[in-house]
Amino acid sequence: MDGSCLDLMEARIPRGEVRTRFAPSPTGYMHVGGLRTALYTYLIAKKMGGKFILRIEDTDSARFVEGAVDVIIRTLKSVGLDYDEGPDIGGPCAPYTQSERKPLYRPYAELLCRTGAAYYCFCGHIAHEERGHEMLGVVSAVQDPCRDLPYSESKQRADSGESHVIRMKTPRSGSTSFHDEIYGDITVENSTLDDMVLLKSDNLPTYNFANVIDDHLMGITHVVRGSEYLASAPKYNLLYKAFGWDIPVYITVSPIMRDAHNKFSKRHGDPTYEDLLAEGYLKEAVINYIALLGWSPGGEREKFSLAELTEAFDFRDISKSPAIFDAVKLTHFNAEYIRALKPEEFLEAARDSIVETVGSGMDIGLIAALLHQRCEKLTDIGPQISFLKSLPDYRTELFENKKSKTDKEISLQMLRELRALLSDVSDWSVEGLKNPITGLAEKLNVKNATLLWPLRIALSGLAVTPGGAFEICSLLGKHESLRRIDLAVSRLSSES
RNA sequence: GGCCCGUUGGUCAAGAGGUUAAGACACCGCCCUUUCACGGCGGUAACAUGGGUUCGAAUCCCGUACGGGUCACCA
Repeated sequence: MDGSCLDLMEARIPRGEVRTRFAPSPTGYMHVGGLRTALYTYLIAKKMGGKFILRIEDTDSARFVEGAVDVIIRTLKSVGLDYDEGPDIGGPCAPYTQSERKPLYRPYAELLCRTGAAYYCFCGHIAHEERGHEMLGVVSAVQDPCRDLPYSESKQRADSGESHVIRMKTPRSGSTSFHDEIYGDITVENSTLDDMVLLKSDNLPTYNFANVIDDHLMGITHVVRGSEYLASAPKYNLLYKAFGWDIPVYITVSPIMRDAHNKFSKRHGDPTYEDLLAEGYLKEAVINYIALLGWSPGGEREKFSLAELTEAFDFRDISKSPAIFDAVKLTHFNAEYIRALKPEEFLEAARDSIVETVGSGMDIGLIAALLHQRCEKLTDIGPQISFLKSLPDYRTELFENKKSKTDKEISLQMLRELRALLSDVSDWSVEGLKNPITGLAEKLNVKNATLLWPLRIALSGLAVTPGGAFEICSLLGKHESLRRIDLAVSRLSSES
């Protein structure tokens, strides 16, 4: 092996620098679990003043998805997980996309063949189908016949172009241990480990191999990944040992679940990160929520910005057991984040939805103000205000309300009074409506509610609305308000 | 099936031998209020199980049950 490129890269990485990497394979969308892994990986680096790196693992040529890398890049940037090195910004270890690093891997695999830690295998896929029986519990002593081929012979066959893969020559006896920061020390018998493929017949490395090589070449000090790799970790240690490289700190995170039995996944119909945004969730709320899915700072505090997470994060507080994704709790976080928005920020976030449902003729600022404390998700906006655009059908029973002391008869009376009063009012602002109407209540010697409940129903057809009768009246404008009151009056009087 | 890992209320979780076993979400009740929401106050609800060790165990050990992961030329 020519170690010059390796030495060069290592020389450019400051000694003692903490370096972590998010290494997704480009699937075309961002998994919620993947985003959480990226978040933890980022936090670990930043907490220790280190570098966070993005590396694209696209060694599966059959699974290429157009534009998938852009999705990853865009998502990380939009949520503030800014990486220090990556495919689009470069860095001392460029390139950061494995398919572009293709020529790098073979020499390392061949080195292992030469030293006897790996071997060329010419068996094709057949051996693996037989291997498959092992998992069914059938005793199988399938031993790769290529394992014991003399190096010179197999090297010659490989060089002459015979199709082959390179496999790890896993020891048949003894055991291998590794240490994980979350799961502790884990020891497995080498006899349970298989001879994993390092280099595929298409000359591309497997995930297992590329990962170890790149993590080493990129100077990764802390390897964060999902627990699906826990079982493979001993094999990685064998590789590090074969190369004589330092083993990184392993930080294994448990999966996010959809329920007690299944992982949270797009396949099962669970939302991706993009889906969550489309469902009206704020990215800050999503980040905050998923940070707490499997990690806890220990105190009672739950609300954290990204900067505050960086401060509070300690990977030793990551939990071992899987956590079930709870959209209800996410919604609660989202509601908190929406409420915490400044009025002008909420207006900005809500404007499109408001205009889309009621048009641009109304006081958008007032509508936003009414909605602000009443929205858990941005998608709540439309349904809450569509009554402004068109009066829904309603049953006249809605006029009966014991708290406001109204029934149909009283409501009819009140609405007639209001109709007479309002036709003379010209200031149609909230304040301009308030005085005459409360004045009327005083004059009639009834509670404000006795007047306002029927008015709300007449104007909205709903018992529950954002804002009260004054606001709705003001928003609808004089003409439409009077029209709706007239409609209510005629419906009520035809019933009595 | 082998190997590895996990198990505190419905959910997220604190807890690292001695606690009235936190807190949050959800749910229920009350208050505020022209509705709802917000806000405030209060409530229901948990250490999977059986053995040890110990004066004492949610915390340590072993078994059992249940659950997850893995056993690809996928990552």
